[in-house]
Amino acid sequence: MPRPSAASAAAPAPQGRTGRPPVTSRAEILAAARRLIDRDGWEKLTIRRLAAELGIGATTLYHHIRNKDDLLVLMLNQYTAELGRPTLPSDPRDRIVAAATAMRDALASWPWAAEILTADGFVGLLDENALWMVEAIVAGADDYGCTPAQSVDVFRGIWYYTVGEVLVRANTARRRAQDPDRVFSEAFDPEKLPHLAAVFDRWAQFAQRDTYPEGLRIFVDGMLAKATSRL
Amino acid sequence: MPRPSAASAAAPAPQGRTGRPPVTSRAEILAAARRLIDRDGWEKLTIRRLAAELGIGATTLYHHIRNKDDLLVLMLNQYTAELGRPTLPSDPRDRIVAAATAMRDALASWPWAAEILTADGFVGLLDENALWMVEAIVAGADDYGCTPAQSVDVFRGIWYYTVGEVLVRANTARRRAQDPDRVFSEAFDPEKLPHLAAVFDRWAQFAQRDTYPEGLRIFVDGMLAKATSRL
DNA sequence: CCGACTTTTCGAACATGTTCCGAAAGTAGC
DNA sequence: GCTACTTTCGGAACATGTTCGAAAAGTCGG
Repeated sequence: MPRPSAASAAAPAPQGRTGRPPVTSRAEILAAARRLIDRDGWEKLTIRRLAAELGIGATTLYHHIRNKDDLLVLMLNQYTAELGRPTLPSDPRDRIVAAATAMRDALASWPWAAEILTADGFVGLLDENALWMVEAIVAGADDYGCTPAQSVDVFRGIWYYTVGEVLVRANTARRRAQDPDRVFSEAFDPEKLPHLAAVFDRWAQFAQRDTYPEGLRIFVDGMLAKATSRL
Repeated sequence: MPRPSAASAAAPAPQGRTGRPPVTSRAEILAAARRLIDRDGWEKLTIRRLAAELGIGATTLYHHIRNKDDLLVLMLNQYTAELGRPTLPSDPRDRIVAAATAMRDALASWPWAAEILTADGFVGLLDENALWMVEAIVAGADDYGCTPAQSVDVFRGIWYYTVGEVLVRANTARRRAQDPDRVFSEAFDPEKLPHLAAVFDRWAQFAQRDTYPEGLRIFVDGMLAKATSRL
């Protein structure tokens, strides 16, 4: 099990350390992956290419990362660390909204987010550089007067909404890269689906707007109101 | 491009039809896929196994389905057709909630839903047996007094929330099959993440409850209220 | 019966993520 | 120097989804 050892790279034998000396490190892998993505695009980031970039065997990578999802989560953690944390508003409600928006923005600017968002226990793999957003949401709900259970509910609802938005956004973006922008391929039968047929030709236009913040505020307000009214 | 021809299977030459006679059909493929899933579980549904079940070459399948995602969407459409449509409440708000809940339930009882939920333009691939839920939501918003744009917004928000819930649910279920049920693998540093540390040991318990309906109602109420207040 | 045309079938091949397992390359004790 | 022991490396192999191209098996017009 490779501990996050302090050695960055080819320090021959940092201490009384036994075993074959490693030719690479986790930090080097992350750097190479980033290089590869910046140069060729994130679709080109494969295990074998990454190994080639490092000049090592493909399977060697699996001694430093658990699997590809794990690698992407590590990169996301590193990325969020660079983003830094904004100063959050003092009002609990505004703080929740700000943290959730930061969460969305971080994932939205991460085009391959959809790849790992579906990973098992994704939230549990994040480190403190990303978890401050979760903390801020739960803390905000707490400060507003929610019980612990209600605070967790607030986060879960926001999380569902955010995951769905990022995922749909990523996939429609990927589709727009090929087809013209149209969500539905063919028109609807006005007999059976009258309302959908009526908005058919404007759907793409409507769906193009970013309604995440509006929906978020509505959700947060509703959750907080309901939670505290029940006390 | 194989049209949805009426031929179910090995009708030798239904009409003046040219070309090599097909040895299988889309309907047979769907039936075999279902058989395979019922017998061995949905993880075992692979292209090659499916072809073997049908006694045909693996690549032959690609003349009847576009790809595996397409196959799963076809199966979902077939499944929703069997589910039938509930009688919806007359009150617009209740109708929206009922349709969204039906949407969630259909996907939740579909353990491999997460596989295709991330497919490009997923909603655009559904047929009328599934789209009635979308229609009902848009119609409900319309009847409540929303503008077309607002109605689309209502659906989109619900859709994000639903997709996220189904996806997270599916993945935590998959994880629970291996590990004990714990979302976070290790405890939090009480210094940096105090609120998360405080609820750490109760998180799994809280997260186990089904809060989808509650969050949905809050969201729908908020969206409808805000939309009509702006007229 | 024969050649043109059309549609379907399917084996070979490719890239991918990942597991297995033996080899390599060090240190520690003697 | 020699023998453990430990850790890392990496090639072979596997299953997966999918593409390509050539062969097969029909119909149609003569």
